[in-house]
Amino acid sequence: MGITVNKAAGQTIVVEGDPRTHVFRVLTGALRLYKALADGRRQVIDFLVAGECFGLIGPEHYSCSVEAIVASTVARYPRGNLESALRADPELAMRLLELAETELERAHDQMLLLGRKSAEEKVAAFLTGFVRRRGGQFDGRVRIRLPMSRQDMADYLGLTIETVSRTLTRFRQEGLIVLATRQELILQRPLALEALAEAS
Amino acid sequence: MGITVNKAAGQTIVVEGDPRTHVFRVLTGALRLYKALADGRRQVIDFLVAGECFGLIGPEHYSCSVEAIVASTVARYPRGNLESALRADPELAMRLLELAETELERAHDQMLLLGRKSAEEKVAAFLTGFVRRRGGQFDGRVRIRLPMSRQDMADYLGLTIETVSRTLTRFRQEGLIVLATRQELILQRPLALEALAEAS
DNA sequence: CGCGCAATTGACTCATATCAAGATACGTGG
DNA sequence: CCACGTATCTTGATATGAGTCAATTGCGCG
Repeated sequence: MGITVNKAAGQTIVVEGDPRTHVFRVLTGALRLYKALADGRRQVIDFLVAGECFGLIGPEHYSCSVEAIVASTVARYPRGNLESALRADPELAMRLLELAETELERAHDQMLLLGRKSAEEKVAAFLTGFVRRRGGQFDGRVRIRLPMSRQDMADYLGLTIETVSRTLTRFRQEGLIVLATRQELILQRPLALEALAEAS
Repeated sequence: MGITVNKAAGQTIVVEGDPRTHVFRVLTGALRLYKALADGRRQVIDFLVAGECFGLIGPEHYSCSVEAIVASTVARYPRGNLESALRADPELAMRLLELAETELERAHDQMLLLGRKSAEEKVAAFLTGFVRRRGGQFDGRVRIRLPMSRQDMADYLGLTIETVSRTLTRFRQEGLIVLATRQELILQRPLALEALAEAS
């Protein structure tokens, strides 16, 4: 069985390039997966919250670094267990393949966002996508708690922290959102926001 | 068995959102996979040349449109055949899973490129990546034939056609490349170009 | 050989980045 | 529980890389 690990905010779980020895599942908290360039530029590939996994698929070495963005608990399983379970149970391989499909499609959507969308569209897509992905309600107002910092959001969207902040301010001025605290906000008109995201 | 189809340059093979009925393999020529927004903005997700496939993995509907970029022949297989072969042969599922891993990693690399690299880094990465991926030599000069237009390159890199053109001109002025024709060019110092790409 | 489309080049604009202060929330210790 | 200090976020002023608009060039096809 797996070992449960506690990680404080900012702590590293895996480093890009490490041998892919384990599979992880988030029990509580939230993580960021990212790739970095030598000069410090970062691209956040994904955020993971409770219930989500990483390390399930991929090459011999982790292709992203993973860090906790708030205090988190993570379950860790040796990768070998998965490999043997895979061989024993073809149905499991199919399930994993479907998971890979979902991830690949999300990656492609994000490529469209990064390559072709404006700052406003990016931020709108992020806010609505964060809710949609976790199956949140979309009629009426939606209250969300963003576990990540503005810097994380910026690195996810290919923007600067200032542009994210300015865009949120504009959304607030337009009555699209309310900033309850730094991290908590209310989507006043989620469908209007979603339209702004230019969902393809 | 599969049916072989001929496609002229510019012809469509599948449209994003169509039911994923078939698996395709490129026999000759080259294809582009892309996603588009309602207003016409495009993000090219990948280019495929002879021997490469698409439709192998993914959800119930194609997540990209596919078009021939030059006259091409494509083999088409009903998707059902793959599904049943998959069920019969667990080893095949593993192979497919590895394929998905490779694609996912490429998508993540491209996210870093789209979100965080400069125009110069993007074009350099494209040129060297095109050769590396197809296992080309990298010592001395490398002659390559790019099947796609500048517009396709731009839509792959999240740039405009003008920026791609200007960047190639700069590389030429710096002696990094020679433009033999529109489509054929020689990387004079592939390793210098690769350094420019800030390969993480 | 000339026509037409793709690519290049040039002038200028603009969205977003950068640099630089402030403001505000949050944790800490008194 | 409140005040303080600090990191994070917001806001403002300015810079700049890439986009846009507009010719011009030149390759490749008929």
